[in-house]
Amino acid sequence: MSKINLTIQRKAILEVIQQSHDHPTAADIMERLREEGRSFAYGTIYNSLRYLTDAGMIRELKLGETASRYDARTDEHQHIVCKSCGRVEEVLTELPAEWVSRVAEETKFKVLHADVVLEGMCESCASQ
Amino acid sequence: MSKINLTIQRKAILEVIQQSHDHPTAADIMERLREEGRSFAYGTIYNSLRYLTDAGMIRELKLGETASRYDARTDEHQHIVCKSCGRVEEVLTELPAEWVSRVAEETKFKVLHADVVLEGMCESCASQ
DNA sequence: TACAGATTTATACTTAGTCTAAATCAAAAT
DNA sequence: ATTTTGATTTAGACTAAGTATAAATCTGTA
Repeated sequence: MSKINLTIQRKAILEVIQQSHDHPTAADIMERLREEGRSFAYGTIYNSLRYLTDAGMIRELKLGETASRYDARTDEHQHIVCKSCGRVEEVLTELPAEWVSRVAEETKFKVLHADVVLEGMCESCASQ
Repeated sequence: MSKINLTIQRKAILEVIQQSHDHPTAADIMERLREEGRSFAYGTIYNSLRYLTDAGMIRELKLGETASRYDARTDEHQHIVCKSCGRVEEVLTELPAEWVSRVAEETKFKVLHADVVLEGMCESCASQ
């Protein structure tokens, strides 16, 4: 029954993520807030990111880098990373359900969820 | 032309990984070596893991946990993690090439590689 | 207005890993 | 057999990302 409690800090952090299209890290978010003149305590950033993630308002992305990134798109989708410039983009083409069910058969797991990180070269890097 | 230089330390670390079937972390490997009475400097473990990874003798797995794991299987395959007990298993069912090429079309990336981490419940956890 | 619970803040701490400089080792050159 | 050279190991300092804690502050209800 817990209703959502969007404090000023949480709202500000959510807005930064919604306005960013590069999947910012916690450090990126802190920096952008500081630039806008509204900086919060270090721990508040992490607390809020967890709160927003748990509330389903953002998604935490673990793409194999050292820091987590955050994404305002919460619908089912995957990500692709450019090895050359580091750019992260959304992948909306859906993973075939048929493949997932074959994995379930192979492993005898009940599969809840699949996270795919593709690596490659983006168009602008490739053209150089 | 650099030939492979397997020092005593590197060989010991490689052996631990080859004999483990749970995808150990650096800390796990250190512990297992200590149990066998052959413990090396902290930094040597990390150095050697990087060396063996670069030499293609092991694979580093980033499964979204805090620490990397290491796998003696270097052939193309994916992983599935049990949310309940943490067990990590291999997934040999191949990702459809057709899906990957549709992603390449969608994103205009040249795709080099796809890493899938599935999450679910393993057979023994599910039966409880 | 006062209290209770939740949130923020500042700061200490933890974990996983990198960096550095000195010591050691191993193989080639003398 | 000894020296030199380059690679590796070691110990320990350092870094990055995130967690934990306790005091201060805020918010909303009695």
